[in-house]
Amino acid sequence: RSVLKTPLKQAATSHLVLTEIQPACQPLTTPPKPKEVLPADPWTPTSNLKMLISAASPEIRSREQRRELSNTTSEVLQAKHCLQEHLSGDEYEKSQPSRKEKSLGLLCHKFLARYPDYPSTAENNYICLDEVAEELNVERRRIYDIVNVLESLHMVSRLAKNRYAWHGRHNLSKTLQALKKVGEENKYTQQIQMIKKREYEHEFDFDGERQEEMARSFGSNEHSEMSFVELPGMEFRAASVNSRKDKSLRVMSQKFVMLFLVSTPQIVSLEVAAKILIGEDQLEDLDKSKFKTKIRRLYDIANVLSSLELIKKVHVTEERGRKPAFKWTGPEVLPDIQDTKLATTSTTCPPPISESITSKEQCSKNLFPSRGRQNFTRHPSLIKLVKSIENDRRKIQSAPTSPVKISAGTDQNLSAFPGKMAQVPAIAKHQLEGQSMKAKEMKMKLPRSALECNLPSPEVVPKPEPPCTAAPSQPSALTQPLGVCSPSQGSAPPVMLPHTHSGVSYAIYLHPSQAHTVTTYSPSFMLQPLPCANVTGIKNINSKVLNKITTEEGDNQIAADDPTKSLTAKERPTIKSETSSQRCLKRSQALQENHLIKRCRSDEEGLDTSLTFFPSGYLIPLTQCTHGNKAGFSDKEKAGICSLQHTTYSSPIAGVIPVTASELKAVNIPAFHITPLNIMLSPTSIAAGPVLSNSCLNSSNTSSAQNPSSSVLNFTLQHVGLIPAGVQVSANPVLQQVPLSSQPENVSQSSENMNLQEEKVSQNISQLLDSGWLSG
DNA sequence: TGATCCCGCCAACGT
DNA sequence: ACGTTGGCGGGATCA
Repeated sequence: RSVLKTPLKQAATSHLVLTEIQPACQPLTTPPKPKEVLPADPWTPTSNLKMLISAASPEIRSREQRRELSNTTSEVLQAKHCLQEHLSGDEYEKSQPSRKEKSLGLLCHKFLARYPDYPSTAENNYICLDEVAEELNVERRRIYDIVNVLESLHMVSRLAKNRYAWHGRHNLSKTLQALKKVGEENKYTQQIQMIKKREYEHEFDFDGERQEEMARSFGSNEHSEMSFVELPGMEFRAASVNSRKDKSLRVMSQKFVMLFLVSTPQIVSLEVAAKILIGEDQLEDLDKSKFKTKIRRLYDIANVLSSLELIKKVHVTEERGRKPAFKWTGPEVLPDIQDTKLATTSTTCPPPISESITSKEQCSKNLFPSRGRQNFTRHPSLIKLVKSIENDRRKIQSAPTSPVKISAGTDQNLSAFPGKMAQVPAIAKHQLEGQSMKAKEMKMKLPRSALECNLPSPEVVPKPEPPCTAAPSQPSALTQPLGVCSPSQGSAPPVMLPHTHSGVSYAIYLHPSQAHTVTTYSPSFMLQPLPCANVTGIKNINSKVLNKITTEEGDNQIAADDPTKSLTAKERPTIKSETSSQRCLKRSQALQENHLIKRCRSDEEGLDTSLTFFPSGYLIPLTQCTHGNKAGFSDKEKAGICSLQHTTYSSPIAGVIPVTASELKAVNIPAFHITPLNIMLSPTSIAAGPVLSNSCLNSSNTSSAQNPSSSVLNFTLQHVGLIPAGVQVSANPVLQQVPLSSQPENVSQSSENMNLQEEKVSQNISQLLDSGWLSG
């Protein structure tokens, strides 16, 4: 299968959209980077120009940019001439590469010019890094920079070694929603405020250090670090791709984007961004070098985002002077939409067609991951497992046909134009919102009720509410031309539905490091967050305040740009639809299979309230887990996946986790536990969780460790906000079930179902344990 | 000069 | 052992 692996150029040419470009003259050896290739190379200036032109959108490009382009162009031409004619000594050198020409931004434009914004579903929009590097005549290293950022937006996803799949902007709106949500959860707005405040303060007294420390303390709490936010469609892949280490560009990029999405003026200065990002990573020292490095990276990211026209550079004038900053010029992010969409989609859901495989996948998706909502954090070790699984999957999938991209198509329809979409469904949305709101409120206020709801829902549960209420209504049709759901999406939507506000599902993986961090803070940290969790309201308030500040600070000037956009109202995700639960039910029914059940639960959980704070690692859309399968999957793999998912979702883990996190030290349980917590996000889900967790726990030997005490768990969870205040989960599986479970039966079922998977999971866990962290 | 940020060393990983 | 990824920061360019 792996035919793909090394994508040689040959192939490349064929697939690429562009194709034309150049004759491959050189020895392509993939890897060998042709370092300084003289201008003479392959890429024809013309082609570049073309690309550039096409790339540059009319207005968006600021004049400066235009200038650049023109310059570039001219330069290119010149270079060309030189080349063509003959290179005469030095001159050509000069002409060659002005720094600008080599800029990442320009390169990114070229890169983007190669692919359509909204690629048709399945086309082979796949990207071969080597090819691209060659064609664009740059070192591969640079391509990585671009791709990493694109990946953070889910515009591309990695398929395999050297290969990426191009999704274009189909997933963009979803991604942004998810990012916004996470950003809110992380209280980024507040963090920004704090930083700004400090700055002011600093102005007075220099004593920056002190302040920093303060900041740290503050920040530390807030800094949650989330690693990577994944979308439902592309989760795993990404996960695999990003190994633990990838905490940088990809994640940084997402965080950076989040800052824009949660800022009212939508203007973010590099300085602030850098500070926040640094804070998250390591609160410790803010040394200059680190700061500087961060800034450098941010420039890299900003260049790519600028090329995508998501942001544009501006200068904020403050008392101190001008500071470089960027303003969001991308689409507004409407939290609600997704829900609607999802709902809609879900409606559509009925298995799409396509082929067995596709349908299968979808189904599975529905079943399993369904809803996407499940979020969870992953411990590194888990990640490993996941990776291996993924890899397998990948291999399997790798086949050309790989449907992989699935999601893209679908999404696009849906998400592509959030605004529009939103409008259409608006009404429905409202309705939903209302419902969701109610639900939310209920949850918030009446945890118990929430619990009840949750519990039941997961399993059997026919919740009182109208399941898809909104969903049916509409739009889905619009969005998705294909009756069938696009694989990814189709499946996804259903999944997503459950989620609350944003509806975006995502999973967060924790980094080991993070885990530590968390641990460290835990006490204080946890506390703070808690409130937040529910906090949407609070957030809003904060945000307002922040905004003011921001404005004052000077961003304003820029702000002037377009104050218009005020997102304020939207900020809150509040919306959520319970539909999800219903869906779950449906799905579950349909599937009945064990897995499904679990998933449902998780879905339910999905409420977004989530915990914001946690340091998370990676967000993954659960939904997909499934998709990998297809024919390709071996049962084993599936099982593995399932298990993972279960783990993830399954409350058990989650339940455990929270506790762990807070008490990791004591327990010695690694991040692993924590991870689940993240997942826990939705309070609702929590209820469901416990049951599963039990199984999981049991399976895992860790149990002892985990078992901390149910009280601890509860405490943790509550604080975290995962669980509604009133609710309690027992660490102990048994116990947990009791309280929550309204449906013991279900539980049992689930557990049964789980068994197989559990085994796997347990195996995995054991492996993990073996690996060592569990030493304690 | 400060803002940008290219370049490519080299480590972490994967195979 | 070798190839792929990509963190990182020196130092060149630009404004």
